[in-house]
Formats: sequence, structure tokens, C-alpha cells
Amino acid sequence: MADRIIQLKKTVEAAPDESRYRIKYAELLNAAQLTAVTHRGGPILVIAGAGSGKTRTLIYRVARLIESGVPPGAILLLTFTRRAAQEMLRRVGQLVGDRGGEVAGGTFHSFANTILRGHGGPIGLQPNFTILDRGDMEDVINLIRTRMGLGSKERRFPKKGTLAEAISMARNKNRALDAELEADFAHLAEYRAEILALAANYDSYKRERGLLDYDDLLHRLAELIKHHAPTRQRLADTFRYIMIDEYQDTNAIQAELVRLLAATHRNVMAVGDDAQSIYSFRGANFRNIMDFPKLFEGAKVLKLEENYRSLQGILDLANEVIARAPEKYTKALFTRRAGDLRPLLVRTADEHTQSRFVAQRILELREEGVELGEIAVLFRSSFHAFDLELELQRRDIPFVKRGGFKFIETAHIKDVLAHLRVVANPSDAVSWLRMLMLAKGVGHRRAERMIEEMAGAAAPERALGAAAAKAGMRAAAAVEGCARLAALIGALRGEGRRPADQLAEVMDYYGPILREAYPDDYPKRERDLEHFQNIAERYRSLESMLADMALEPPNDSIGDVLATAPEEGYVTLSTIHSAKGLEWHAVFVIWAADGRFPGPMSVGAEEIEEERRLMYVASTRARDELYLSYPIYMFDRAMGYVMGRPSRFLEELDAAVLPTALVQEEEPD
DNA sequence: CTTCTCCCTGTTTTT
DNA sequence: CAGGGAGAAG
Repeated sequence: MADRIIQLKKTVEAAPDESRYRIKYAELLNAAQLTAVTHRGGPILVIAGAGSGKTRTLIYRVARLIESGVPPGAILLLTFTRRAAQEMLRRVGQLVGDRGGEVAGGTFHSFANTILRGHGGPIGLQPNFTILDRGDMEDVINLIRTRMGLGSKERRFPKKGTLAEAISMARNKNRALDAELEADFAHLAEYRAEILALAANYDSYKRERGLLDYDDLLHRLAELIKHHAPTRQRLADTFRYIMIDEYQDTNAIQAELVRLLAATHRNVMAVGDDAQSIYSFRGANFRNIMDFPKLFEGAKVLKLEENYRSLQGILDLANEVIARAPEKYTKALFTRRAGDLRPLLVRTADEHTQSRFVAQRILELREEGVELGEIAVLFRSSFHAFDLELELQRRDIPFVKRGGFKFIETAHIKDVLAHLRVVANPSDAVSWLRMLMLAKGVGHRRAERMIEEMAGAAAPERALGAAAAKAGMRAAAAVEGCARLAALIGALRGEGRRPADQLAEVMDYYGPILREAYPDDYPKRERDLEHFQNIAERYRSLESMLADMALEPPNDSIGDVLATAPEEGYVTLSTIHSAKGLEWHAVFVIWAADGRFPGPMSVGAEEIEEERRLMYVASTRARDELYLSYPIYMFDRAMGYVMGRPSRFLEELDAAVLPTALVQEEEPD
């Protein structure tokens, strides 16, 4: 017997009543963008090609949610740098007014930091925990390695950097260290047992002393959400809409956090571009973004392919570069921008000629009316720009350099910070160690014994003198030095002090030590410290200053010239990694030479593919003009001067896509 | 145990 | 080319 058929009527979703909204979304966005922006709830993945209005889409989505009545505080915008978050929230503010400022935004790490300081109690965290940066992490590992007697044998135990890398990589990929060693550090197989023991000791060392490294921030937050139902509930109730930018550069633990945060409401939008995944050294995998629909079953997937940034010539090059990747999931970029300017592959005699070419072209651009702020020079590695920096300085071209060297990681800044960190967290043994070793007559052995003696003391500085005596310190000068240190720490611990004043006080103590330790270049270091003093003026609490220094250290080093000519803007010198998400009228990519880009460290096929994506990112930063240059003579440590060849990603390209040019000295008259 | 000196290595990218 | 590590002297 046949069932009777009941016909369900097709339900037509009522078109949203656009008159409710002040912003004319349909006029400001293309169809794909509009779909993403007006997406109300549930998981959605937006694959956004370079320059396709990714940021714009995120900003308008936030505005749309707010206009739809979602409280700004219920929106969480996770970005790759806090700079990116601030910029986006500023633009949201322009659209919807002050309420935009209530949107929660930042990096995964800064978000974790905030939550853990406020609600970390249930998993045994004090709010004053110290964040270890990579250098601190290596210091601790080194300490433990020495303690375990692993360094001093005839067998060469791996160095702290390698150990830190393996331990951190395992945690970023959210897998057991054992498995990570087997997969990616096969050459360390013979030390497997010792490394596992060391990692366990490293972990307990941190837990006992209120120390969290970068990976801990993410893992402890995941732990908190998983094991503490009230917090889980509160977070889910608070952050009801989650958006993640640059999703292609998230790693396993970050994906896990996204899953946990969005588990109840599933209102999560991820935005990214697999072709721009350039952070595998941090455990990111470009395949993660394709797995998003697995993480959130039934996720809507959307592509933005129209490019609004670059001339077609630049897109042709970028498309060609990425088309040669063996594995790719997406799209060909296209634009409607008119103009037939092509990128240019520029050959120069040597590195210095390259620098002179770049400097000269920058000056010409300025003559043509291009602002310096609309010009960038990009490179694979920070040191590639050294020669250019000198040339720009010589010609009084103001610039800022982003990426690479961070002044926060220099020894003198870390020394000064150590004094402040023990004030914030007296059980921070890493900082005690660093600080005590600066004192006369104290090496790592005595410092460690003193730290043990002081452990648990309510006011460690008062126990300092006795601890020094117990550690066998006799010399009058050394005893006096410890007394001064104790007095300093005692004074710093006073209530309600301004960080800047505390820092000034540390400087009184540290100044002479600095001069003695670096007799040849202490003036430069003193200038760094003055700069640091200026930064400290911005903070009202020591804790927030220390957290910021670890989570987003001041990254720009401003060329000396800038001070004299800030009003005309400045050229940006940046690593490609730090140029992510940015764009300029004219972009130079220097050292586009095989052996530099890709660099000598890229050997495996996976690494080469990442370098390829890096080239893709670099070239898509340009709107109108793109110059890729390389020197014909380049110095190689092993082989002396060798003939430079263009980067393999550019070499096979048709001259129609990438015309070439040779830089020549002007003929003498 | 600390400090000084010499030698050697090894050199991306970043939260 | 500099910073770290190892080895020797104080």
C-alpha cells in the first residue's frame, strides 16, 4: 500500500529587511562578501584570496552583528597580531561608533592570557604568573639540562634551542612529545628517553613557580575549558560569536581551542587562504583550513576570488607562482582594475648595487608623488636588509624596519626586565637566576642555591642576605652587592608604584653593571634602555606591562633618520612574515635569489612549498608596482663568490609574465 | 665556584 | 661576526 504523499511547501527565507540597517551592505560589498557578512549564525569558512577584501568582510560582519542587536561584548575576534585586531576594531568603530570598542579582540595568546589571569584559579593558576618567551624557555631548559647532567658527557646532547623547538612543536601540534620526536626529530632518537625526562622536569619546574610559556597559555586555557564546567559555560555565554582571521596559520592546539570555545553555540566564522600559509615552523599546517568543515560539521564554505588590490600583471605573476604548487585547493585571482604595468625581475651586479637600485627607485617614486609610506621593501630574512639599511641611512631616506631583531630580546633589556619580573612574581626563578648572576661573585651555582634558600619566603629580599651567606659568599664586595640588590627589590615592592618609576630605580642599580659588562658598546645599550623607559611611561600596572612585553613586544625598530622627518612618512622594511595582511603601492622584494629565497634551510619538498607560498604572499602585497631583484654575484660562506640565480619560483616564468631588467652603472661622460 | 679567554659554530620566519 | 661553550686559572 502506497503511503499518501504529503507535500511540504518550499520555505522561502524572508529576505532580511535591509531598512533596519544604517549601513548599506549590498552597495558596499560584492555578492560573496555580502553572503559572508550577512551570515547570521552557525559555522562558516571563508576562503579569501589575497586582496579579496578579507579584512573588509570581517569588519562589516562585526558591524552587521552589532546592528542586528548582538552586544559588541559578545563578539570575539581572534587575529594573528594584536596590531591587526586593533586596526580592525578601529575600523569597526568608524562604522558603528564607540560600541565597536567593546568587541573582544586579540591574538589567541593574549586572549588566553586575559582569561587565565582572571579565571585560572580552578586549574591552580595564580593571577600573577609570569610568561616565558622563547629565550626564557631556553634558559629554563638549559638549567634543567645542566642539573640533569646531560650536557657534560662525551655524547653531545642536543642544544637548548633544538630541545625547545621539539618540545614546543609537539605542543603546537597537540601531540605527544614522543610522537613528535619520532616524526620530525628522528636524528635525536638516541636521546629520546632523556628528552622525555627533561620535558617532564621542564613542565613541573614551570608549574611550581608560576611560569607559563607561550604554549602553556593555549594548553592551560584548553585545560580550563575542558575541565571546569562553570568557566566553560561562562565563556560560551559571553562570547557568542567567534571570528578567526588568518585561519590557515592556526595550529592544532588553536583549532582545538576554537572547537572548545564554539562547542555550544557553533557561531564561528573562520577566514583565511591556504595559499598564504607560512607558519609551519610554528606548527601550522595549511591543510588545517580545509579541515574546518570536519571540525564543524555542516559548515558553509565560501570563496572570495575577486581581487581589489593589485593590477592584473601582479596577479598573473602570483597565479603563476602558486599554480606550480603540487597541492592547492583554490582559485585564480582576478581584478577589474585597469592598467597594464607588469612586475619586473631586476638583476644587479652585487648586493650593494641592489641596495643602490632600490634606494634610487624609492627616490624616483617620491619624485613621482608616491608617499614613502606607500613603499615597502620585503625580504626572506631580516639580515638580508642590512646593506640596504645603511644605504637608506646614507641617503637620508626615513624607514622603519619590522620583524626580525627584537630589542626586547637583547641581554640588557632582559636583565632589566628580570628585576621587575621578580617583583610581580617572587617565585619566578628564571628571573631570580638571571638577576642574581649579574651580582659580583655570584655564578649559576650560588644563584641556584640562594634561590632554593629563599623559596617560599614571604619577602624574598629579606632572606637574600642569609641565603648568600649560606651559599658560601664571603667577599665583602659581593656581600655588599647582594645587600644593595635586596634593598632595591624591597623598594620596588612598595604598593602603587608606577612601572616607569620602578624601571628608573632599576636603572640606577643596573647602570654601572651595564657599563662594566659592555665596555665597548654600552652607549648604544643605554639608548635602548631610554627607549624602554619611554615605553614604560605608557603603563599604569607592572603586570600589564610585563604581559605586553612577552605577548607583543615592540617590534619596530625605527631608523635614526625617522626622528628628523616623520611628517613625510617612511619606507617600510619588513620580513615577509611581518608583512602579512598589509599592502603598498610599490613593493620591492630583494634577494629573490635561490639560496636566499628559498633559503639554505629549506630542503624538503614541504619546506620548498612553504617558501613558494611565501613568494606568493610577498608579491601580492603590491598594488601597482612590484620589483623582484637579485644580485648576480653573491657571497656564499662555503664557496666564496658564486653566480646568483633568480629564485626558482621565478626562474621558469615566461617573460610576458615577468619581464627582466639589468641594472647598469651610468657611463662616465 | 667564578671568571676569563679562546675557539668554534652556525645563521629564517614569530606568539 | 657574535654569542655561546669549553677549558684553565684565580
